[in-house]
Amino acid sequence: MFRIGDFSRLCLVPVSALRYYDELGLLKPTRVDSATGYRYYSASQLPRLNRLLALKDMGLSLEQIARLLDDNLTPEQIRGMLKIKQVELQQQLEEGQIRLGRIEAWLEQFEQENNMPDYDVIIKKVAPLRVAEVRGVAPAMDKLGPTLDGLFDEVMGYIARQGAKMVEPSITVYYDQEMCDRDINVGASISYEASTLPDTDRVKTVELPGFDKMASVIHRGSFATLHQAYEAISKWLEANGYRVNGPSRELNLEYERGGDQSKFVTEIQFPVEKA
Amino acid sequence: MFRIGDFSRLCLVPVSALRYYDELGLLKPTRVDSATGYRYYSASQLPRLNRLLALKDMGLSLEQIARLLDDNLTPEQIRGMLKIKQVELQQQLEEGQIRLGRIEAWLEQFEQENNMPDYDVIIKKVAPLRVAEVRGVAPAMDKLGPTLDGLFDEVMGYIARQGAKMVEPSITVYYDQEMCDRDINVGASISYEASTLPDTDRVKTVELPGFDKMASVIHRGSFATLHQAYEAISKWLEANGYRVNGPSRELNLEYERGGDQSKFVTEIQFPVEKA
DNA sequence: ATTGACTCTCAAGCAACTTGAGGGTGTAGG
DNA sequence: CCTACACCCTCAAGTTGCTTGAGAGTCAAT
Repeated sequence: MFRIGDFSRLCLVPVSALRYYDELGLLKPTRVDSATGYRYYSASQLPRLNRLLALKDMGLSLEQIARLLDDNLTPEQIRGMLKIKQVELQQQLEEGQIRLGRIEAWLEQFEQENNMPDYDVIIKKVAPLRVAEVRGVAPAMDKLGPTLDGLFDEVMGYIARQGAKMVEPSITVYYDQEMCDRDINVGASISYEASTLPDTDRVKTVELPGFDKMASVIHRGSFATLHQAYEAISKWLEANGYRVNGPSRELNLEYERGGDQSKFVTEIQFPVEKA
Repeated sequence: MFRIGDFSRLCLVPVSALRYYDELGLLKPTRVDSATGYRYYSASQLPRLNRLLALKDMGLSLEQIARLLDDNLTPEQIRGMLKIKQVELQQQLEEGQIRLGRIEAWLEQFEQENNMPDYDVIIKKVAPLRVAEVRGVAPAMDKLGPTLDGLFDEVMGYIARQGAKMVEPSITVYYDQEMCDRDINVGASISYEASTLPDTDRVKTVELPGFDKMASVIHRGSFATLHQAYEAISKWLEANGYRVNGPSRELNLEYERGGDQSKFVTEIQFPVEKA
């Protein structure tokens, strides 16, 4: 019979942890002096404690361990729990790899510019969104602004005529597979609040698909410098091993036609997959 | 200006998290209505939030992020923080690999025996230990018991004559590089409580070295079945890619000469390194 | 009898939020 | 103008696997 301190030295588990395991019922002392409350452990409890530690080392929670140790589960159930844990662990490892890649890419960029990067790319999941959209083609890059203005006027007018309510933000979708600077296929989309709206020749209601992995970057200021954001996101995607797998979008989070361009906020989104 | 719910939909961060970031001072709303307490955010706060999320994705704590965002650290300091985090992450990944290996080994064993393994191997760190030791050679496996009994008698007698106090448990050290079944080099060691004890011809005070990685397994019951524990630990070490790099030990955690063998508890320890 | 090492039982703290209770706001429809 | 109803607020407590600390009792030796 060992007192808790001696047992702790024996198994190299802190006294506080032993008391905690007692409280959870994971490892009750063989005997507890009812007068003093002192816990007494015996060496024959070490196998159980070791199994506990082994399972903990595999990443199981104490609650799961309790079930493994006490409820007499069938071997099949136990195998199942471990298999699940295995998959979980593998996912965690992959995430860790991704994290590490991110940090490396950041450090690299840091070396180049010797300062914090101006743009931060994050990956998020976006839900599908029902919008009213007008498509059009801008003959050249420098006609893109006016073209879009026209398209958005059409959508906004249409939604207003239907008596529906526009929902921020307005979204530009770039449907070209490759970046080209002439004959750019774009869609001007605005989300609305209404059950169904009839399509017209020009305006269609479509569902912008959702994506599990959407790379996103925020640009603040004039559209004239938007290309910097595009450069940043492209570089990042390459460095982190992602590939674009769908049409990109621009969300006008803060925008007013003819307003102060320095106040504009635009989000650029690229649906991506791991290369 | 967005209310918290709209802003939350925009950036895909839960409302509760936004409130939490406000509380920590990580992302204060642009305006808080002093009458109602309503938080109002603007789109121009998204870059900061995105940087926050990007850093969080790299595994930094919110406290670290706060320092990165607010205290204007030199680029060098920032680089340093990320480098440290990088190393941390790499270590975590390695640990994860090890965990995964453990779980796989367990599952494999499970397939073979179709039940939970009888022995759980754990890796722990043991500190150096000052002991009094007598070395001897057992001519053959079946003489090991009596040989050790004699050696332990010598050590115990010596310690008693010196007026020192024995400290549990008694330890057998196996000094042979390879397992052989004749002429086995063993040491019978017992830790004691005293500043210094003089060496004699037979009894030496030595320091059993500490090891960062000690593979340990607990055997319960007669010494006759101890080989099963050895088999289990050997298999485990092979499956998990460890190599023995020092003399093994047996710790008699529960033992009484001539006592009920079924009550014995013995710990087997192998110092190891990753192969 | 006293010292010093040990033990006990709470309670609180860590990180990064989430959940819920209890109560005030904002606005659209009747 | 009143009433839903969705939204917002604050504050407290829960999550995991313990650790740390306060305040008090216990054990063995001197």
